[in-house]
Amino acid sequence: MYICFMGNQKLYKGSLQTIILKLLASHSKMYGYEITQKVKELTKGELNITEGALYPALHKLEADGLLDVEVTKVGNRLRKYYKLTESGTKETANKLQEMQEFLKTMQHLVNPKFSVE
Amino acid sequence: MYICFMGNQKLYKGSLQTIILKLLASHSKMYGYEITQKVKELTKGELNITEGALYPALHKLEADGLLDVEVTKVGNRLRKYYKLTESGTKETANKLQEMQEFLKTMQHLVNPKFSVE
DNA sequence: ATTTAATACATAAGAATTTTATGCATAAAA
DNA sequence: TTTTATGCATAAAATTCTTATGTATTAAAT
Repeated sequence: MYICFMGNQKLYKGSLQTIILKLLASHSKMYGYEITQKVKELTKGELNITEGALYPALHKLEADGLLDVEVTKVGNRLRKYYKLTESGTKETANKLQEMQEFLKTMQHLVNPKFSVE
Repeated sequence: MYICFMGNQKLYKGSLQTIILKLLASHSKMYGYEITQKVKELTKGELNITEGALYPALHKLEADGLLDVEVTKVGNRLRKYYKLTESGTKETANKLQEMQEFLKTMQHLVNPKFSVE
């Protein structure tokens, strides 16, 4: 491990919450480590969610009442399964809509096909 | 003025530099206020670049050698025209590519058509 | 058998970028 | 003549992330 150059993270600040919420909308329950692996898998390694970003984000979403947590033990190891609350499900819809508007807007701004006149 | 609720800004942190660089790639030279207006116009009011974000960003891009500045006077008012340096042009290409990869990745993650399995 | 890698959580310092709130000043419009 | 638009700027605070640690269990590799 020792040294680890990630190159570019390519994760724009503010998008992590949305990613977590979306995953939990599709999977009903997931634990932290599982989320990092799933994102890595789905993006073919393009997006690497670091633990230093993930765990505080999960704690915040829980504190904001968007996630419920359920601690389990697998063998001798802890797992904290998170799932959307009712309010979390609503907020997920909002965040997804916001994200899609942003994506459309940015697509329009940066797409080389349209030289911004 | 006094109070101003913007609702949602929808600007993900890290994207402002790319927006500025892209605009300057299409317009050869622009001044700060012009950039805020152009972004508002192009995005139909969806994106509002605040001055508190814009000016520090311009200063940083200049300090990093990506922008050149040329101060002019129009009537009795200052204008600071910015344009890409050679190194700025290269960096613009990188940032645009990064942004497009991000957009593609996020599109894939949040698109409701694909339930993330 | 033992070291390394993977799994699983956590936090804290620092960096980067933005919001929000000001401030100053000129020109145009109501 | 007051308000709005134009045009720059900075500073405090908030947010969110990176980087660096820390602890501990389990599986895989040497």
